[in-house]
Amino acid sequence: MSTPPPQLSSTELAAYFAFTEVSSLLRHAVEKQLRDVGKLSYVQFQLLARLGDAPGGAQRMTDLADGVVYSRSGLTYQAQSLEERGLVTRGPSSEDERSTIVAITDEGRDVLAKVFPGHIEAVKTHLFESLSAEDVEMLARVMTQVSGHLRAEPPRSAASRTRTTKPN
Amino acid sequence: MSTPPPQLSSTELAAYFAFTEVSSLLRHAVEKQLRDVGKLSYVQFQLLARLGDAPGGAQRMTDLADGVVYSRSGLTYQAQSLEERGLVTRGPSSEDERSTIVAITDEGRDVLAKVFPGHIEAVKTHLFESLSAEDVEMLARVMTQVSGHLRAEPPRSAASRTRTTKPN
DNA sequence: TAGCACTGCTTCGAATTCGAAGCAACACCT
DNA sequence: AGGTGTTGCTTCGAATTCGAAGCAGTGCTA
Repeated sequence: MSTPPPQLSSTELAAYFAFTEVSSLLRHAVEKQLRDVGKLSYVQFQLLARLGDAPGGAQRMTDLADGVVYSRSGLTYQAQSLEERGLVTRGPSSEDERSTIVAITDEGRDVLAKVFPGHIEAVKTHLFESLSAEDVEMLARVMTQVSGHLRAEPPRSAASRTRTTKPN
Repeated sequence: MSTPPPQLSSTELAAYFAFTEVSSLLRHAVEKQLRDVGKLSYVQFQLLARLGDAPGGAQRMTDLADGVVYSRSGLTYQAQSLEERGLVTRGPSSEDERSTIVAITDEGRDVLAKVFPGHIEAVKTHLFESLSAEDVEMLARVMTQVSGHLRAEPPRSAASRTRTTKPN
């Protein structure tokens, strides 16, 4: 009686498998394009894109990490890498001395602009090409729904820290 | 006039973003479950699951790699790891001396069985919980469609090998 | 205002990942 | 049979990724 045997319907199974497969294939395709055109990893591109959209072109590390679903340590690594390439700057926040504010540079925007068309193209080709307008709409609706559901409950990417001090 | 500026409609954009976000979040959730319960990485689980489904519980390395959308070298690594744990065996094919046949062991099936319920549970919770039956059906249809489209044209994961011999 | 828990980020070490290059077996063509 | 290209896998080195642990700044409470 430990775990009531959960089940997926055959439709759910099909949806799940196809979903993971598409996401893998799409990701690989996009990664290749980004690497070839702008020497960017997928994560780096996501970071730049988010910063490009953000007001003032700047965001806190944590918000970035949450935004792209990424570990903080991994973000530190990539942000350093981007900083070395001059695509972003990092500095302390004036409001909170702990926070690091990452901001996209003009050079960063240039790279983003260089990579963007091919990125869009890749997404169009690999994800949308075979879909009707209704399909796309449906997909948007469903994915947004799930995404909202996921963002709602689970503890953030940082999760509950493993009780730093005394477990008492 | 180099690249005709491609565009994504706002719906497409929304679909794309939500799609990648869901896929990331789902993946993280599933990975955590697999790690906690069976000390398996996502890839390892996929491999075991595929082998479990395959006739005779065995498959060629390449077919496995293609099946899970994974690099061959990465597969070698994980297959070794699984072999060391006794969850799979590896041996040469009788038909083609080059091929390595990976087969799941009883122990491998045990681990699979131990992990499976939680896995299903995680997928249900994170992907399907907030969706209606129609949504799921739609998702299955659309994803299958895209997956078919993707599998159709692009060169396999091995891609065209970078012209091994003389480039002349 | 001192104490204490929490938050934000980085450092560290280990594990994973990939592509390029290399090795061996196969297939085809003459 | 010999030559040439292809396929299947592994090894190698470099890059990326994560979680745990550590450091510093904040905020709350007495």
